[in-house]
Amino acid sequence: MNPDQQRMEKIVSLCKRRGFIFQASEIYGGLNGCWDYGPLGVELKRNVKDYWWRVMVRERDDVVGMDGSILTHRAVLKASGHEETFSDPMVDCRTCKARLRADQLPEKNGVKQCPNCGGKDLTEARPFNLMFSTQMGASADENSVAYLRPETAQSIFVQFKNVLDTSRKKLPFGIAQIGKAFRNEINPRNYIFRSREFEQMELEYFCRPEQGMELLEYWKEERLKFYENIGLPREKLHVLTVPDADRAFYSKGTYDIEYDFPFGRQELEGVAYRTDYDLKQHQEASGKPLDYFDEETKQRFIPHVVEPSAGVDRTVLALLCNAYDEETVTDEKGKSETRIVLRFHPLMAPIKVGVFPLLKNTALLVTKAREIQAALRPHMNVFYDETGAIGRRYRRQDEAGTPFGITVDFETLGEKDAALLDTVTLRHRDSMKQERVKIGELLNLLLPLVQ
RNA sequence: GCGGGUGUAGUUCAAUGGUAGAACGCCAGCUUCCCAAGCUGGACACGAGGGUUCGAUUCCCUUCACCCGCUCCA
Repeated sequence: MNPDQQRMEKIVSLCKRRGFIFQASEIYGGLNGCWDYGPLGVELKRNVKDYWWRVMVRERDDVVGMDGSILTHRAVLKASGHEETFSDPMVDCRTCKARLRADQLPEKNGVKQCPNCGGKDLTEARPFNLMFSTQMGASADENSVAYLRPETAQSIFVQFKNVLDTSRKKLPFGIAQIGKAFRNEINPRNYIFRSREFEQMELEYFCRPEQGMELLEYWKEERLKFYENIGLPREKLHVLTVPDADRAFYSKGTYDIEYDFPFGRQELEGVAYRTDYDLKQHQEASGKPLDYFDEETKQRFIPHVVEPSAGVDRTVLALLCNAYDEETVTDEKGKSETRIVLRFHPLMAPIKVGVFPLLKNTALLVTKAREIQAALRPHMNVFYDETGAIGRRYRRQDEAGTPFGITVDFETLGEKDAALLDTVTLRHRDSMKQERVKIGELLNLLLPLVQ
């Protein structure tokens, strides 16, 4: 096993042990390509989404949000082209029942055969759709088919007119959405990197046709800044200019933002200039006008769109991979051991601060610690822990990635030195350094660091 | 989907065709306890189903999941 694989296994193991990520339906043997987020994982994931929403929607005048239905009208995905193209032609081998990709069958003497059993009795090629379909209502017929959306983008295009009319926005402006999407991947891989149910953060930024290429560059840069701001180092981020041949036919330009995962350089986000393809398709299919009237130029046209489309789970995984660190620490007695620490950016850390009474059997220490917990709690995620030795509690928080620890000790009570009354130890995760801080200053000190 | 590999406690490992062990972690208690200290006590595991067998965690089959390579990734 190579070091990167080992590292990945350690991360997976830590995520289970500390409650970041579990296998879905685990007690029934697991469900292929599906994962559940535990108590720490959901906080981490929420921090990613909250920060995205903050910088992409709330701190901008030109973007509004929406939250679309996951169940999607079949006509939407017909018009978008997904029903036709989001599928691979498959054949079944009648001999061994294997399902095979029609375009990858080995041929012998010009006759296609099953790579599994060598059989030549194959079914006709038919599309095997990568979209999850379901039946709406009681009758299960052709007309009751609905899909779980394979991307969040389409509900934005479908609601473009409603949002435009109600938000009073003028071009250029964007509609943002965070939500689940589903793809029946033939081959889920790499932990939560490629799963069948996943979450996307997508912005559809509408503009005049002549602004498209410029905005593509703009959003690529904005999105790079986002990843740097949440703690991913620039040198591990890469921009891939997707070559013409690999680009969707309607796209005039696509950048992939990639991260160096232990299992290789992989896409976090695609920033694509989708032209007016989507709105045009939906206008034609629905018969409803989805164009825009520019008051100034008196022009009517279908807006073009630039789409930064990010994977939430992939970003969470990148944060975990980037944060994971092992270091050797040696105590005064010369005893060495490995400290495992998740070095999350404080903004992303699931728990911002741990609060500990030095001893739990001393009521004054406990009371004081509880007071500090209560004071900080409205402003940040605080974790109170009183069990075990103090060093043990610090190490637990190291594995959770908690950037700060506050310890209430006997100095806090003013027993040894009156000057230290109502001061606490503030312990820093990365350096393990400690400083003495007044309780009354904690909030002002910590809050700017964690938000 | 194909090929290969792996499934034993929360984690990392061990052993065994006949009562499944350990370490760390976890829980409770004691200890003026600042970097997983110590002592005492405690809970928790053979992925699932079937077969062979007097008896299966162990052997066989099926299945599920995960890992690696290939493939795929609108």
